[in-house]
Amino acid sequence: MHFSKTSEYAIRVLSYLSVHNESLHSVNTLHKELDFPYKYLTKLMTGLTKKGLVISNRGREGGFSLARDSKDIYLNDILNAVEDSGVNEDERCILGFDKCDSTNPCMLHDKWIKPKTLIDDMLLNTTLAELARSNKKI
Amino acid sequence: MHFSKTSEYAIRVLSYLSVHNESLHSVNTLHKELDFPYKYLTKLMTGLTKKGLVISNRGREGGFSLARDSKDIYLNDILNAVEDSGVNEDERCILGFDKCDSTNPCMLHDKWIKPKTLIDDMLLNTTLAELARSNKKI
DNA sequence: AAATAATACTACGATAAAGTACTAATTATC
DNA sequence: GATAATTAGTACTTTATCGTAGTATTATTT
Repeated sequence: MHFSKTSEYAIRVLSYLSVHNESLHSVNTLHKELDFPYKYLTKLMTGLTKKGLVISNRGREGGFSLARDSKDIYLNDILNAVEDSGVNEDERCILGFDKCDSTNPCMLHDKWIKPKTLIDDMLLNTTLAELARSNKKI
Repeated sequence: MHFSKTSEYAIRVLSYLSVHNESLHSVNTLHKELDFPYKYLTKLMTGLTKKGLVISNRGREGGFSLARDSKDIYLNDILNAVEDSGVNEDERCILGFDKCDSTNPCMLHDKWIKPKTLIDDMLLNTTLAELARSNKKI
């Protein structure tokens, strides 16, 4: 049970931005600091820009910064931005049981699918600010 | 946040075996009942056999059955068998923070990495028996 | 012994995720 | 205005996951 590589990159790069929010950071800087593949990071950052999580400043001396306060960015926002693996909107059964719904839930239904429980609770309630604060050494 | 297709197949086929444990079940039967790709299911079943979760009986009238009581098969066993995404033994940080360990945990460390909490708790403590019991309509 | 029904093995194909290469567009600095 | 440093866009390559095909092996039934 783990995040995809892309999700991990996104979470960590945004964490970095949140604890270094005094200035802009270019892909080059982020690449050197975080050691993610340069080109892949470029793609990721433009993606995060389109999704509205970061703001890009083009041209020389340009770079990226968080689009809003890290207290207002939730883990779930990040996962939704980079892939469709955030909190499940359609409540499809995580085990794939066709017959699993709220009236006839499988065992994991309540724990995994419905918001405000376990993972979803964490995804929905954990902010980037908390995440970043918890590991200063990035 | 979801299981891989293969994990889902494994969980569901083992659930099926646990609630129909009076006899052997061939890949053909399992394929018809569960509608998973026949050849892929074959490969999966021989894999589960090698990992010791099921017992295979070759030859005509052969098939598969659970290797042990479903009360002794945990979700984590299944995930470990089909991919390396069960509870993380080496405690690698789920966010990828190099510096995250028990003395300097990232925010998710306790919730995700250390056993007996949230997901890991569920994976380690949810048995196939409970899983299967919760959805009889498979 | 032959036929049949099953698992086991090996190799290949299709698709998605991860990563690379190249070029265009933008903007601050000189 | 030229240059340099940056983001943006497009296409390609690589790797892993998912799925298929064909054949060999095993064991039961007749």
